[in-house]
Amino acid sequence: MEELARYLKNYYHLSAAAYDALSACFEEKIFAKNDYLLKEGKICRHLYFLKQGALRGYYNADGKAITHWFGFEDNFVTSFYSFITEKPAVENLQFIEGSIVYAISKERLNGLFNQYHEIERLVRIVYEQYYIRLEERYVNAQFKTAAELYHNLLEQSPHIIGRVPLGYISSYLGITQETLSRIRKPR
Amino acid sequence: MEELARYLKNYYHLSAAAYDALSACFEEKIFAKNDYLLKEGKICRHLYFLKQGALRGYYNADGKAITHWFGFEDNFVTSFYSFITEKPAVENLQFIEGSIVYAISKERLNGLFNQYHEIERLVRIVYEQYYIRLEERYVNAQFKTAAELYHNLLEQSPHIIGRVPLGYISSYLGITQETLSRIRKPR
DNA sequence: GGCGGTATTTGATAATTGTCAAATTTATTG
DNA sequence: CAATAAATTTGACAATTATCAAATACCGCC
Repeated sequence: MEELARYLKNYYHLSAAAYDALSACFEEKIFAKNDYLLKEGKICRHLYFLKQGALRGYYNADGKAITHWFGFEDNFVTSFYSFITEKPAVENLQFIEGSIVYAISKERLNGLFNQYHEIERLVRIVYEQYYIRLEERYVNAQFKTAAELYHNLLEQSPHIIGRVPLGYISSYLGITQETLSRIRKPR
Repeated sequence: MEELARYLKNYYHLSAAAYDALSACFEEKIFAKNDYLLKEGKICRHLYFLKQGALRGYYNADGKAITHWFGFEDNFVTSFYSFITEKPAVENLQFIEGSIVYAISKERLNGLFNQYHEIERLVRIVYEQYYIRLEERYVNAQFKTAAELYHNLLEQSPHIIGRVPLGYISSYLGITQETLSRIRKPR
């Protein structure tokens, strides 16, 4: 776990003591591709650090799965809505690659918040980052045509394309698979 | 300011000491309708508590002002993107009613974070709430037709309609003013 | 290498929403 | 209470994207 230690210390300026306390609460879990981290209807009571792999969040709408979010290694992930509100999740979190996560319960995390101000700060920063990304996506979705959305994604998040089935990407962009296919076509 | 004290203490469980420190940093400002709290290109270095009134955030896209957000009394407001990243804002914050705000600089806020863990917690909770709201809007925007968006807004946020010009609402919903007008029409 | 299933592409058509221009209603102000 | 400006509605039409159905490409696996 040394790598993680370095990462958290550098990226979030976590002290050794706070890191030790945090990592002592982590439970390592291994998942296969297509496994679920969370199913809709369940309350998400954990924050996860995705050590390796990738996952998606998707909603079921009219029997169709609509992917609205991707998570990749070295990020904190959870169903923020459910985790924050403690209401049942309306989304599913499914691994799209074999993955390793470190889980920490909200209960334990709240305990750490009280002991280590820095850890609450870390989580504040995680929220900030997610807020920013969500806002960017929201603004893009409202202002851009389907083609622009795709080309922006190509530019800004090339790691997503090629690693994720196009059907997931199309719903992520808010368009149908057919429209995405046509956009990708050499014109 | 007693009202504010009660509000923050009840809503965010702020101690008297932390509240005093926070409110001591507040600068009261009064704005007229159509005044700007922030113009695009400027870095937003303050968090604001909107004591009274209402404002909107809008982007300029193709010469058109697209409202993407509303803020009402008793909420913390800012240009989160700019405030968090310390990059120039791409949006404008404009009052849509005469308003009173209490301003606190990011610098002072960071100072308070170090003195009062509770205040950092308060801000974390503010971010949580904004995240949740943004996610709801994002999901709505992707899944709903224009008519559904409007009727949802009518149900969930009736205070917005009637208090805000329809042109702002239409762009908030991601549709044109004409489309909104047709949706509102008795069919 | 061939099989079966999934993912992606293609085609034809329909639905939704946007655009532009103008009319009308509503609000503001001297 | 005009007079003017601003906000909202209406109409005709175009563009974009969705839908449905089917074809093709791709992949893991025996």
